[in-house]
Order: sequence, then C-alpha cells, then structure tokens
Amino acid sequence: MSTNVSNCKDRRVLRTQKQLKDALLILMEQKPFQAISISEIVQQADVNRGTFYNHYQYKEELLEAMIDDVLEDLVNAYRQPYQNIDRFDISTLSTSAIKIFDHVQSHATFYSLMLTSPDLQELQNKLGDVIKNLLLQDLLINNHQSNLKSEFLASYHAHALLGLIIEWVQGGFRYSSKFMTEKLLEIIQGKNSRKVFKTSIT
Amino acid sequence: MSTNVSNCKDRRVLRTQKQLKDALLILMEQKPFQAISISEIVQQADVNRGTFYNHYQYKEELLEAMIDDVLEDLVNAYRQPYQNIDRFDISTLSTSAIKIFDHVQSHATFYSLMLTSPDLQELQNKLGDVIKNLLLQDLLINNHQSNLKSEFLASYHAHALLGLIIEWVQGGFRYSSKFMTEKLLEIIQGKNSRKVFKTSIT
DNA sequence: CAAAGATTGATGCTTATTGAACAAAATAGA
DNA sequence: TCTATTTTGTTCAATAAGCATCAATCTTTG
Repeated sequence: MSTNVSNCKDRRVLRTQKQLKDALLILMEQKPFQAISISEIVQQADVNRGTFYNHYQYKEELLEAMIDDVLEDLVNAYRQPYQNIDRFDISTLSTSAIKIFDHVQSHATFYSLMLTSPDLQELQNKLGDVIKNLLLQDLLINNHQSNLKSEFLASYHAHALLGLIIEWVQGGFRYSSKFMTEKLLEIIQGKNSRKVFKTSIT
Repeated sequence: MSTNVSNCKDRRVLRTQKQLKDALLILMEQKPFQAISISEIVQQADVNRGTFYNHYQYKEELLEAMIDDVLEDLVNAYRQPYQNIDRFDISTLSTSAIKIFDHVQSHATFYSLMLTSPDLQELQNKLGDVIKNLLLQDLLINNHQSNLKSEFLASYHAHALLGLIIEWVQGGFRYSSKFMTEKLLEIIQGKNSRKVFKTSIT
C-alpha cells in the first residue's frame, strides 16, 4: 500500500514545504489569513521567496496542502488501531477514538485556528466528511445494511465526534484526551449504538 | 577543508548545521557520545551523510561547534543588559545575572547533558573560562586594579556562578531562575563584593 | 491625488544538498 | 576465529534552494 508517486520527493522539498506550512500556521496565530503576505511567509519560514513559487502558486494553495496534510494524518491515526484487527468491536472503537483525540491534540494550534475562525468553515466541512467516510467504510464492511442507513449512521456518529472535537478545541483543551474519549463512548454506546455494533458486543 | 566561520553563510548551511546539532543533542540524551555514529546523526537530522562531511570531519567537531554556539549565546545573554549602560553598578549586575540563568534554562537539555556527564568535563572548563573572562573584562574596565587582583576576583565570582549553575542543573532545575539569582547575589554582595563594586554603589 | 514604499512574479546564475554507489575499515555475532 | 553487517569516507551527476535583480502592480499615507 505505497503511494509512491508523490511520496518519493527528496528531503529538500519535503523540508521546505514543512517549513512553509509551519510558518503559515505561526502567522495565522497572529493575523487573519487574508492579511498574510507571501513575503511574510517566506521570511518566517526562512526560505527564499523564489522557492515558494517552486511549490505553490498562491498562499491558498499552501493552506490547502496544510489542511490535507493534517487530514491525512487524521486518517492514519484513525486506522492505526485497526492494523492487526479484522473484526470491528466496541473495544477497538474505543482505542481508535483515543487515537483521534490524540491526533487533534498533537495538532492543537492548527485545530484551534481552523475551528475557531469563522472564515475557515471550509475545513470543518472537509473534516466532517473525512470522519463520516471513515465511519461509513467501517459500517459498510462490517454489517451489510442499506447504503442509506449506513449514511445516516455514519453521519450521526461523525457529527457527534466532530461536535466533541470542536467543543474540545474551542474550550482550549481543558479536558484530557481520555476524558473526551469517555464522553464520545457515552454517546456511541447510547441507544443508537446497540443495533450498530450488536454483533460484536454480546 | 576546515569549516569556514565567516558569518554570512546562506540559509542552507545554517539550517543543516542546526539540524545536525539538534540531532546530536537528541541522541546524546539516549546514549553516550562515544556510542553515537555519524550515520545515526545524519539519520536523526534527516540529512544526507555527504552533507555532514561538507561541514565537519568528525563528530567531535560537531560537538565542539555545538558547545561554541551555546557559549556564544551565553556571552550575548550576559552582555544584553549592558547594552545601554556605561556605568557598572549592582543593579545591572542583578539583571544580567537573571539573563544568565534564563540562558541556561533555555538550553536546559544541553546543560543537563554537559554538566552531569563525567566524560564531558571539557565543557565545564570552557564554561568557567568564558564566565571568568566576562567578569574579568568588567573588572578591568571599571576599576583599574592590578591584573592579578582582577584575575582572582573574576575567578572567584566565576566559580561561584559556575557552581551555582552546576548545582541548579544537576538538581533538575528545581528552583526558579529568579531564586537562583537571589542566591548568586547573596554571594556577590557578601564580604568580598564590597570592595569590588564600591566605586559604583554609593 | 501623488510620491514612497511594499509586494509580487519572474529572471539568470551560483552554490549546497541529494541520492546512489563504492571500497576500505570497523563491529558484532556465531 | 570467521562471516555478516554497519559504518566510514569519498566520489558523481542531477537538482533544489539560494541570492540578487527587475518591472509591474498594490498599499500606505502625507
């Protein structure tokens, strides 16, 4: 499962791209995205401006790449506990949920910015979609219900999770990742979850 | 051949040198310096091995550069409060002392490693010398005593300060930088200090 | 408004870093 | 001891990133 094409860049491009993304994140903590100039970004990143244009055309493209990076990491964090498991039971969901909150915490500043800024609603949609699709795949693989029902269920859980994340982030990470997981499980293990996961709970 | 110490290097060399230094520091937290290979360093630094040899010949040279970097920062931290002051009185000494402990704290892992490892005694000597020379310059500038007397005084205060730093570091930074400064001032303002700084107190 | 200044893309040329390969030397393990 | 594996310096062509510079827009702000 290797996506080689874009993955075999040499160290330099990966490095400067990371520098640019980090720089943008730092600047976005100080001023709105619109007010940030490319010159500022490359200055913060300690990178020549010509190098910026080697990778991106506009700063929007950089922001896009930044978002996609984090979302890719989200997917990996979610899938990690599933690596050696073929059954889908409530215990694995628990650990995978923990991974998700850990992931959010490890990108704390990113999510703080993205989920509190009103003019960056785009990410919230993307994030909701990603989570929903992850859940959707699980549902479709494990119990062959109608696609429609799975859609609803996935959407429900996705929004529950997203809502938790947003509250957590906007609250400044006051609670621990473990605590958030417990709250999530409270919702999942509620009335809706039993019929979803009944095969594996017993 | 030898590493060119001219100050106007372009970003790439500064960057990779910093990467190598950071990598070495990380590895030294895990194993003794002797047991660290260059391959490990470049792997940790995410740098091609050929690049290492562009800058250093042995890993000892890298360690040397790392130490010199921190010591240079120490000198700057010490001198900073003096920038806009031509007189040398006890209050400026107070603030400058604070800067020194802040400096040590900002390089916490470095000093923890260097001052606790017995096989790195070399740094302690260098550090003592640097501090002593800083004090020595102040003494020579402000009161034109005999060089010998200044040497003694500087050495005395330098070792007092170094001793405090070592204790502080080896104690795991249990006390605040401010507290350490107070302890330092208690020593300096003791019986020996009055005749040293008498011209400027009044 | 208009001058002053900053930002933008783009250019040509130089330099640092990369990946790969290699033989020699060192280290580890059986 | 004898292998097998790292590590070590050192090459090379390819290329990413660097710096400096330019004219052409934008932004300030007096």
